[in-house]
Amino acid sequence: MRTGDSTKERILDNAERLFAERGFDGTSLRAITSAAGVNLAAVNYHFRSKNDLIQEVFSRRLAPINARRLALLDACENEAGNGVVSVERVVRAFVEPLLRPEGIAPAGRLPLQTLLGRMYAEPGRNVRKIFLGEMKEVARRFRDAFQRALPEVPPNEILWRLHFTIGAMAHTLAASWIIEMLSGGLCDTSDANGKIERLVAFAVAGIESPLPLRAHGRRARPSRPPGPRRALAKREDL
Amino acid sequence: MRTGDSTKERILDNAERLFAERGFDGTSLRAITSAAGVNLAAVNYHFRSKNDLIQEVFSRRLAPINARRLALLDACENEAGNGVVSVERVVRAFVEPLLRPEGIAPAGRLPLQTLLGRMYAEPGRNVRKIFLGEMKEVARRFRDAFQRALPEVPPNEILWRLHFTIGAMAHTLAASWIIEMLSGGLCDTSDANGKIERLVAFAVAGIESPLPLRAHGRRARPSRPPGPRRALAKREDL
DNA sequence: GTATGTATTAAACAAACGTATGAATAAAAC
DNA sequence: GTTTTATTCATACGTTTGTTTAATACATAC
Repeated sequence: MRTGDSTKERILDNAERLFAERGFDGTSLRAITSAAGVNLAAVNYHFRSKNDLIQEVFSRRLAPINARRLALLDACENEAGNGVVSVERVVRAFVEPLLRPEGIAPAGRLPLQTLLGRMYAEPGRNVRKIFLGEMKEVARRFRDAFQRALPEVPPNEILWRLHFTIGAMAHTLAASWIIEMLSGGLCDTSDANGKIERLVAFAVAGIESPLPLRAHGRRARPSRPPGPRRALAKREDL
Repeated sequence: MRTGDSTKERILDNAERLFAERGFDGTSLRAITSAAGVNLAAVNYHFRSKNDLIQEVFSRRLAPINARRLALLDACENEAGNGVVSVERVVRAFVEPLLRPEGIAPAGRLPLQTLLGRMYAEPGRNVRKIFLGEMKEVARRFRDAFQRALPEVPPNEILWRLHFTIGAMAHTLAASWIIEMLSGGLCDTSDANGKIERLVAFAVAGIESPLPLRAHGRRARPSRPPGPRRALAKREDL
């Protein structure tokens, strides 16, 4: 427990860490306050309830991260002028503030990342309300940016690919223990730059992939010769 | 609550549903038993404890799903003989048993999918132990299959891309509420076939994407002209 | 000094939690 | 039939939960 900060900050820091380790329902207020070295009632004094504490833990980090996302996107678009911003640059603006939150959260092994990655799969109206409030504008801006970069792709397909990208990112944030276990030390999860480069390459390829010929029909022929796809197919629905 | 099945099955069905809706720590045994219409003590009688119930809820579904995954992969490899199985077919064998678990879980809106998708981001030794036990062989088999399809890609990169694919899949399973909210009804999340086709296309493109020229160096030039990638680059590390 | 508003503390609250017990009931074996 | 085994039941146990209360300490203002 750190002792230099205020009571409020000590509660937030330890709540963030413990929520990431044990989940929300798995972390009691007593565990948080004793780890922070403050009195139990301090939580209900500085925050109204446990729900409000959860909300504050999220928005404290999410707000500056989303601000940086939008700032990076703005910079890309201003630099491009009337030209298009590449998919790769849009993906980077979306991914980097989360994968490398310098200046926002303390460095090192970041409980914030585990927590944010887990947020997507967390049940309960509480977390979902927070998410929608903080993410609505970000999602809209990046959807538009991808749409401008890929004008031939229909809007719903853009959203699906953004969805998959968020999934790959969230998984990288929250579940890096899986690849550590399965790879047996072959994959270095502490290398933030390597993670970002790999994730960006994967997501860009997926977002730029050609449209299936019949998105809503029966499944495509299961055996297609491998190799790089050639071009975007024309859509026939919507 | 269904009344036709045995007590054990009624507990498992309702536990699966409630765990998906509220999480493990957020679901009490009393909520499960009252929803199932059985006595509270039935849980500790048929299963040893809540932890064992969680384990049983998972393995009941995960075992046949993984069996089907391996069966599909076996079928692909037998059919191919000495030839290579395409990345797309391997991805399908990995993804389809989860996205369309016909014959394994009851049809309709599947709590199983939400639960399995959330499993990846769930903390606690309990879930992780279950996961590793059930998934170790599956991960090994599919890693080898991808490696055979893409011999130029180094093993750790294969694992990273499998990791991202799992992330996109898990997100599609557990967090479809996000794309429903953000798209405002534009994306049909009830169309299982459409989900599978889009996910497969995205993952195949990501897995087959060219290697970055310097995987461990500083970040690549942020502005690269858009358009489809050309070929796999030669790796220079490992 | 006294007053005033803020922050911390120990203690208690009712409610809900997972688990255990022993009696009652149903089913099966003999 | 009786005995034995498997299952269900109401009930209770000891903890732990989030929240509240009333008292105390500590500032700064007057």
